[in-house]
Amino acid sequence: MAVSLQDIASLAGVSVKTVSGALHGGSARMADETRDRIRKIAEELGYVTNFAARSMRQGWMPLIAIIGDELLTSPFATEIIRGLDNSARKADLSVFFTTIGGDRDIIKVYDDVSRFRPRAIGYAAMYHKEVVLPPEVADRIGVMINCRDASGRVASLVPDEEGAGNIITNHLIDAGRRKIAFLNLPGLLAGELRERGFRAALDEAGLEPVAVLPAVKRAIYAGRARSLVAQHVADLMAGPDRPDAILCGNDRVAMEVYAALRKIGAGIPDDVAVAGFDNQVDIATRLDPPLTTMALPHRAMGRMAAEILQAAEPPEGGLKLLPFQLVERASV
Amino acid sequence: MAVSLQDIASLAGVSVKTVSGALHGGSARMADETRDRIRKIAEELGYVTNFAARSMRQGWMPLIAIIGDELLTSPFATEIIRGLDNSARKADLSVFFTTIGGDRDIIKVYDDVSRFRPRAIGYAAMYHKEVVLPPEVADRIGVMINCRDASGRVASLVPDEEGAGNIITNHLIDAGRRKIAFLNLPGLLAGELRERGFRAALDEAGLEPVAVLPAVKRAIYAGRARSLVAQHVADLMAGPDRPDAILCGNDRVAMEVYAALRKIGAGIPDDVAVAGFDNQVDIATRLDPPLTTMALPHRAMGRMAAEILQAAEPPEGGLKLLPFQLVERASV
DNA sequence: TGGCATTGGGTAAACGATAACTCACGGCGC
DNA sequence: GCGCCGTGAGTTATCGTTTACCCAATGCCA
Repeated sequence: MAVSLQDIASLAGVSVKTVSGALHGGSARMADETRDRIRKIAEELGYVTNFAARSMRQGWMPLIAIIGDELLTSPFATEIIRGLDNSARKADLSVFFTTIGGDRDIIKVYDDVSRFRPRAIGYAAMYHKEVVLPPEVADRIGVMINCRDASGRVASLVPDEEGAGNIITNHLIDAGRRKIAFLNLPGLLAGELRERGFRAALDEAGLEPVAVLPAVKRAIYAGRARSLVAQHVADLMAGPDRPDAILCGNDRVAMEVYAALRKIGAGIPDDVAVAGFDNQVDIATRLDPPLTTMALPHRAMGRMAAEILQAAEPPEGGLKLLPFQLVERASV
Repeated sequence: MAVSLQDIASLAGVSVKTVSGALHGGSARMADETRDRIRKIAEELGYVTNFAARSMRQGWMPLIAIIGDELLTSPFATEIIRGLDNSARKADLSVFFTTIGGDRDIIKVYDDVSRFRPRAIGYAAMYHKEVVLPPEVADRIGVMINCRDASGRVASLVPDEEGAGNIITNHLIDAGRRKIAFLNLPGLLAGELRERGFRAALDEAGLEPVAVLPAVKRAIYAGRARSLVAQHVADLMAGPDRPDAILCGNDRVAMEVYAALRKIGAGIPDDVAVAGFDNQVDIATRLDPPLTTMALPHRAMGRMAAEILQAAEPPEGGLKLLPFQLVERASV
């Protein structure tokens, strides 16, 4: 069916090994004339390397497999992929994605992808969380992306949420804001850590948070949070401790806050500065005024993950925190 | 390194072929006792099939490759993947994605994925467009997803934009609207076809479009369309032919229309009904009131693509139109 | 009891690429 | 003149799995 080295060898009147050397041998010693002639014939025949055959000797396919805990739905996931892909391609590796879901648990998916004999396997989460891997799988996972291994044995790349909370809070303080409220995302690891950074920054500046209010995650994502956030914001703005800045657990919350502020006629950023997390560009750039927010280091996570997976020996486990980037827009 | 059939055969005291039969042979004749014993040993040793080795005999890997024209950024792409994946898995096939981009053109990417010897290769576009494939590649592409092959030789699955324009327009007419404007997306194939369906439906009902206005695509996506759409809408609403319904080229445009209508104090749907295309849930469900729109048949396209790619012989070329689904919400 | 399915399983040859050997041929130093 | 080494290429074994073919044993029937 497909063209093989043997076909080329026959046509060129040389042995298979000579063809192999000419096409893939790099700088193996060989007469230039021979090499060129063979390459030309291969080109004409439309030869395509058979990775499966090669992998029989090498032991693995030139693949990095990523097991995702969900389908790659978010724009964030896209950035992780981009980082992975760019970096892996430099080492002539392809990236292969699979997803847990339905009746396929991590063990089943792990076995499934193993049949392709990837060079390394990583695990990626859709949002920052802690993950408990079954021990027999954990040993073979080279890196965890956007999640932290509960056992601490697997190298884990996660966004530095706390640092981000710190940076954005300091940014608000630098902008002259003193009465800062935080509208958090309870139940989410990211929110918890962001809040910790927020409190630390205020503390260091000798300030007190005006308020730290919970939102309801499920409601936010179902689009039914409008009244809830509106109520919170209205209470805050009418209360005795009227904030001059509202830090939001993420950009989605910020979007609702914008709506709530508009309803009560408060100006952004003149009356109240607003800032968020995630740099969800669809939201952040389209809000009026555009939102100042902290950009997640997703591409960097992907890039670093690929580097780790390409390494001969996986590094020691432990958490690697990747810094967010402050994206200044007009809302502060 | 990894456990092989040979390892199991040695332990079980049988030949390799017997092990192969016991593990993969299906209903091949064999003593139940032997089969069970072998399976148990395989389980204990943690045997994992080596697809590369198997593919040496079969000629292909149990893979369906999809070449995308861009990275799978949109929520729509997710649905295509989901459909593909669900369907392919039923045939024990995995789905492998690659993307054109940077210095990698379609020919290069095609060669790259070919090295894995996938069973079939499909081509997917991020948005509905016409695509010209180099002839040497076109012959080996089994199906085009969300795009139409310019030559007409490759089977192409695309959304039935014209039908969708027809359905939603009829829906507006059925709701009693008679003065319907269309805010189109010029330069996009989808917009052109949607408009055609819109005009046909009006024509059939003996109505005239109140207006068909262009928006500027680049501006829409860059978030700078606000003033443009606002101007259009304001002109329309103040003009002599005040519409009682505005059909928008897509949900993003509808979002801008909402903002424009709010600014001039027009009520939705009481003063003006608004409808869109795409069912971009992030937008459609979060607007106030939620938007009536036509849902793209992305999952169906994925499912059908997988079915075509699994078929022994690719079907004849030609366009297959997949129907949108009307999603009624409160904006009509 | 001889012939013949049927059952259960072994043998060995592929598949395509690679790599450890081997080999032939000149050139060169002693 | 002899042996040695470097160059360029061929031989062959090997990776893990499947499959076409073969063989031995058993049971069945005439």
